Amino acid sequence: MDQPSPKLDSRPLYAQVRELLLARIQMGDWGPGAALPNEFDLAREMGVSQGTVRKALDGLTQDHILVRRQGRGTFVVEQTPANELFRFFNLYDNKSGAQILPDSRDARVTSGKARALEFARLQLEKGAQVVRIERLRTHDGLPFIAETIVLPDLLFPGLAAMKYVPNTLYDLFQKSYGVMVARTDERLEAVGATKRDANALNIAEGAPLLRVDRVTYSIDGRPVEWRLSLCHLDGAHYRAPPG
Amino acid sequence: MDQPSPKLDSRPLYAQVRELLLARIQMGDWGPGAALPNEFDLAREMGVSQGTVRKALDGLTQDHILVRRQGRGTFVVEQTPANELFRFFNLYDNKSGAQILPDSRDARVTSGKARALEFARLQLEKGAQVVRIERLRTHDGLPFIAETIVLPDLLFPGLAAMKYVPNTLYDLFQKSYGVMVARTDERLEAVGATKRDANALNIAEGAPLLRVDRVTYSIDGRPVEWRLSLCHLDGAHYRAPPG
DNA sequence: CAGTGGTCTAGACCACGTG
DNA sequence: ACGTGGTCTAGACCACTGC
Repeated sequence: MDQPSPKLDSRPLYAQVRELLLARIQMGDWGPGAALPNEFDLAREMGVSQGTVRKALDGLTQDHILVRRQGRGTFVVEQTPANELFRFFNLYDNKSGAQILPDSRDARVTSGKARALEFARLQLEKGAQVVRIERLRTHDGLPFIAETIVLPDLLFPGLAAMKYVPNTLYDLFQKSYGVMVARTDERLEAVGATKRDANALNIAEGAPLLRVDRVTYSIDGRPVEWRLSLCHLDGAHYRAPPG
Repeated sequence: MDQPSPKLDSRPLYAQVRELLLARIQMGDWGPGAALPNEFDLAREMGVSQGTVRKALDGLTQDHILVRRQGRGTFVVEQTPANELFRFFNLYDNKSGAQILPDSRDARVTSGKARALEFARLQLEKGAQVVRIERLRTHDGLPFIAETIVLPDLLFPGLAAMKYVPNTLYDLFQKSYGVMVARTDERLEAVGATKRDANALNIAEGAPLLRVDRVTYSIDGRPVEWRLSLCHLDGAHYRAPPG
């Protein structure tokens, strides 16, 4: 009679609280930038102590899902171009050390059935529909990155018909599609420019390029984007985030 | 009369406890792998509550300075080739996804006055003495990385005279020199192989290489190593740690 | 079994931001 | 002045480890 749930959940209470909160965020109970109830109200509502709620909130904060501000409250992280740059863009100027945010130019949006590498990276059914964005990114007016972005059509309906692609995408994902980005998995290699790359970036064929192969995952763990960037790092470098 | 210290420290108690513990670790009170006293003893000894000690210990655990094992105790992290690989070696096989630990071959150890880039990276006085290690690293018997390591002579006396350089260095730093590695700062670029690189790695001149420029810092924040790796990633990739 | 870290609670007080 | 998160305490009980 005392068992609150048919399935005995042996995980720590704070982990269960965390999951409950995460589910409510995904369901849109609290939108981007919204304030959550304070710790005591959440604790009372869930029948646990305030310290347990705090531990759950701290965990979600560490995973960049919430932000806490002393004296103000706890808020759902709002994706903006600024913090998107800060978290997901690891290119820096060699001299100044400043982070680089390239411009976007000549974006081409197409769609079609997922090819082998695409459905592997995005964990899709074979032949699922995807949207592809190809664009050139510039820095100080010079060609900098040739970028290909692949998205599952199911998650982003109507995106294929967009006329203009914004420079930063994750704020669009969150606000227009309710997809909240949590983490990325980046794999780097050095490659020589193919004839096609050389043309796009206005460099010599065979010139060394940094190839960044990135899969982005949402807070529920599903892959939501595959991005291939060929970077002509002239006076810039990629800085690995601290482990 | 009630003020325990002449200088009023306004930081949180747990931060002060953390600093005290860190100082004792650096002084060698507890060596690599040694167990700390339990939480209650530490709390009594420092005149704070057990929860406060716990918060300090948790912080040091997150920074990989301590490890906690339920039922056993809290221990100073012991650097071993295995966990050194796990934390600081970000090269993976494309097919298997397994982490790669290359061999070390033909190490040449020299010493001399620090050059411009060296004392900049290691924050040394102009003209300070450094030890340089140059070696070729192989994977599956094939040339893989041409590596140059530069160390401040002051921190590692006698290292310049070593006949054999072990494959992994950080365990040596900790056990023989009391230098505990805390974090790295890695900058990546794609470059074309120079004639010299091509020779060392047995590849064509101009072939694309991943250049990893890494500075390693000890737990007291001082730079202790500068490492330049030119990687011929044949069927492998660099995987960025999660931000 | 004894000893350790891990979880959970309840309550007090502090520091910060806003009105 | 008020409400928020941040710190700190004291104590109970659980889960794991090793003897």
